Amino acid sequence: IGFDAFGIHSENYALAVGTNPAQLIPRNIDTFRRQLRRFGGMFDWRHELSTTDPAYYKWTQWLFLQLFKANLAYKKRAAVNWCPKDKTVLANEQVINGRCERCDTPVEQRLLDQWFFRITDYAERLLRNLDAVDWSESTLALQRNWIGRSEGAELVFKTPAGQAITVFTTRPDTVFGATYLVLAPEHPLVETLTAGEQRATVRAYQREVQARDVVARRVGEKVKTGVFLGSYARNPATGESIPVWIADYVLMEYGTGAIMAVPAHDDRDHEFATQFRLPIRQAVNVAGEALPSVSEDGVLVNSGQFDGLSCREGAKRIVAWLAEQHVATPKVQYRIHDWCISRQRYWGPPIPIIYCDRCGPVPVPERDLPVLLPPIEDFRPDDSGVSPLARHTEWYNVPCPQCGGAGRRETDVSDTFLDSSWYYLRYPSTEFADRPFDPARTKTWLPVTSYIGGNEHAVLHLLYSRFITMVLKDQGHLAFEEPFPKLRAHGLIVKDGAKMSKSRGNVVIPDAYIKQWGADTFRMYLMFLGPFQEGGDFRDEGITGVRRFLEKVWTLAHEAAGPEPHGQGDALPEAVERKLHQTVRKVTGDTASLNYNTAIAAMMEYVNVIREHGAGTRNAVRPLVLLLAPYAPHLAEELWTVLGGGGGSVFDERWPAYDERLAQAGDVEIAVQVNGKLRARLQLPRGASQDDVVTRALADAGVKKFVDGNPVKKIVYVQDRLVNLVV
RNA sequence: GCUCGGGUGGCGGAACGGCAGACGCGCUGGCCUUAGGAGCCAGUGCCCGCAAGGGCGUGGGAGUUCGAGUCUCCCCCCGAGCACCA
Repeated sequence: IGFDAFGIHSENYALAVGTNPAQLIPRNIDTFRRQLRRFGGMFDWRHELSTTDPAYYKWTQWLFLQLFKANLAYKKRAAVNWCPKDKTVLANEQVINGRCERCDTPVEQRLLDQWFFRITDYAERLLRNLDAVDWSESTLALQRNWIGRSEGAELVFKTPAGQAITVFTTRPDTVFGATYLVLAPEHPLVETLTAGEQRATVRAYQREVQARDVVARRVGEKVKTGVFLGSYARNPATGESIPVWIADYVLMEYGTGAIMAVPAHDDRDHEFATQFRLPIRQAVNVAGEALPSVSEDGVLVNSGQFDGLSCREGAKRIVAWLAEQHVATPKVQYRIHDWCISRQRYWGPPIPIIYCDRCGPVPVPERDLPVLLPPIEDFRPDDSGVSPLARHTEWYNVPCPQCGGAGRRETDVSDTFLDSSWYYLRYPSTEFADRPFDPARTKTWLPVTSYIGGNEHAVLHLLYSRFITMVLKDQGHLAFEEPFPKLRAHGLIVKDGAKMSKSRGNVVIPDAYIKQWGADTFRMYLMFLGPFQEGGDFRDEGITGVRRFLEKVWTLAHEAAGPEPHGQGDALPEAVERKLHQTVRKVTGDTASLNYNTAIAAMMEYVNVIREHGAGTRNAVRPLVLLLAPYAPHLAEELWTVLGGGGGSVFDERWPAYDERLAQAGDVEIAVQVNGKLRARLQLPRGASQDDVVTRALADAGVKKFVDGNPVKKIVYVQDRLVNLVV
C-alpha cells in the first residue's frame, strides 16, 4: 500500500487551509489509513510507502538521473498557463474556459525553460505493445487516441530566396490543390519570411495570439484569424507561387508547425480561405458539381499525370515523384508530446540538477541523493514565474559537483506523475535503503499480475508508467517492459446521477455509512450496486437489501451452531446440495472475473434455497462463510469461529471446491417451442434423448394446440435446454 | 468532428445466439404484533380476461437465423475521452 501526496492539489489544499503540507499530509494519511483498515481493506502494511518520504523520492530523483544520462531528459522553452492574479502556473485542468478555476481571471501563456522527457521516442513502442496486453477495450482506445499516430509525408515548399518551408500532411495526394501555406505564429521562419511592409501587422498578430492562453487557443473560438506575411513559396507539384500566411489554427507543437492549405479538401482550410478570400481550387465532377472535401476513397482530378488514380495510390506515387526531387519524405507523426515534468512549485521532489557557469547543467551525483526539499514557511508561489525554492539562496547555492566552482540548484520540482510512475516497482522492496528495487524481489513479484484503476488514469499515469518501465528495461534494470500486462478499469460510483464532488455536495463519506450499516454491508453494497467495470449509482435505499442478506447469514450460522435439529453431519437435501455446488462454481468464477455483483446475487440465491428447505446446517453454512469471506471479512471471520472454525482465521482456510457432477445432478427443465415461440416446459431427467423429448412435447396439450395436426418439418434440439418444433 | 462505452420493468441491474427481467430495492395484499419504518408468507413487465389462457414486449427501422436483448447494416438518444492534430 502506498500514498502519493506530492503535487499541486495537495499544495493548493495546504495553501487554502494555511498549513505547511509537510505537517498536513501525514495527518491526512493517518485518516486514510484508518478508513482503509476500518473498511476491511487487506494490505501488507509492512510494505507501506509514501512518495513524499525522502527514502522514496531519493529514488524518484535517481530515476530522473537515469533518463538524463540516457539523453531522455532535456530542457526547452515551452508555454505554460499563467494566472496573472494568483501569480502562479496552472495545470491545464485548472483552466476552465480560458479562466483560472480559482479566481476566474483570464489566463495567459508564458514561456519558461522546462525539463522534458522524450516519451515521443517511445511512441511507436507504446502503441505497438498495446496489441499484446490484456486491457479493457475502453482503456486501450483512450491510450491509442492519446498517442495519435498519423501516416503521411513531409513536403518542402521553397521560397524564391531558397528558404525551405517543410509541412506535414496526411493527404499528399491533394498537393495539387494547395493554394497557400500557413505557419504557426511562433514558427521560427516567420521572422525572415515577413515582408517589410507587413512587419507591424505580423508583430501585432503574434502578440495578440500570445496574450491568449494555451487552452483557449486550442478549444476556444473557432473563428479563424491570421495575417499574410507578404511573401510567397512554390508549390512543388504545380510550380505555382502561393502566398504564405500565419494563423493560430496551426499549432507549433504538432507536425512541423506549418501546413499546406488545400481549401477544396479540408474544412478548416476552406473556412480560412473563404474568410480571407484566398483562391480555392474546387474539384468538380464531369457535371461540374463540387466534389466533397476530406474524402479518402475518391479519384484524383486536376493533378497532372496522376489524374484517375485512387487517393491512396496517388498519395504513394506523388510522394515518390516529389522524393526524387528531394522535396518529400514519407513520415509518421504522433499527437503525443514530450512529457513536461517541471513544476514551478514547492511541493514536489527537487529536480536533481546543478547549474554551473563552466560545466552547464550537471546531474547531482547519486551518492548525494536525495536532494531534500527544504522545510520553508513561504511556500506560496509568487509572480516571478519560478519556484518558491528560488527565493532560498541558502538552499540553491551549492558547489558544482564537477569543477567545485559556484553552482546553483535547479529550483523546479518534478511532476507528481513521476512519483507514481514507478511506485509498483518499490512496493516489494520498501525495506531496501540502498536500491530502488531489489532484483530478486522484482523477479518474484513483477510485473503486476492484475492492475485495477479508474479510467482517469487511462492516459497519463498508465502511459508514463509504461514509458518509465521501458526505459528501465532498456538500461538493464528490469527484465520486462510492460508493467501491467493485465488491467481492468473500475467504473465510477456516482451519486444522484452525477459524479461525486464536494462543491455539488453529493459525496458519500464512508465513516457515516460504516457507522450506520457496518463496514461489511457498506463494502458489499458497493460491489452489489452495479457491474464493477461500469460503476453505478449509489442510492441509500439499495443498501438495506445487503444488510438484510448479511443478517440472514448471521442467523443461519448461529442456528447451525446450536443443537442440530437434523443431526450434525447429515447429508444436505439434494436441492440444497446441488445449489451449493452451483454457488461455489458461480462465486469462484465471478470473483476471479470481477463480476462481484452477480457473485453476491448467487450467494443470496443460495441463502434463499437453504431457507426454503429449512436446511441451515453446518454443512450448508460453512462453505457459504468461506465464499463470503472476501466480501464481508469481519462477519465471515466471526461466523467461522461461531461455527467451530478450524481453530484459526477463515482466511487461512482453503477456498471451497465444487463437484461438477453434483452441480448438474437432478432434473432439467426443457423449453418447448413451436416455430420459435415458447409453448410448454418439460421436467425431464438430465440427458434425455431427443426422441423422448419430442414424444413428450407432442403429447403436451398446449403444444398440440399450436402444432394443430400439421407435420413437423424440422426439429431443433439443444440437449437439456430446448426443443423447437417447426411446422 | 473522431474514438470508446451505453440504451432491458417504477428503480439498480441479470441473461454461452436457446425459457427476457436472476438478485436486490420499491410497491400491493396477508400473517404476527399495543405498534410497525422489524420479521414472516404471497404477488408484482405491459395489455385483454373472473379464470384458464392469449397477445405484446429489451431506443427506432431493415436483415441473417428454426430461434436475436445478444450477430450484420442504417438511424435516434445518453455518457466519457480527445479535439483547429493538418
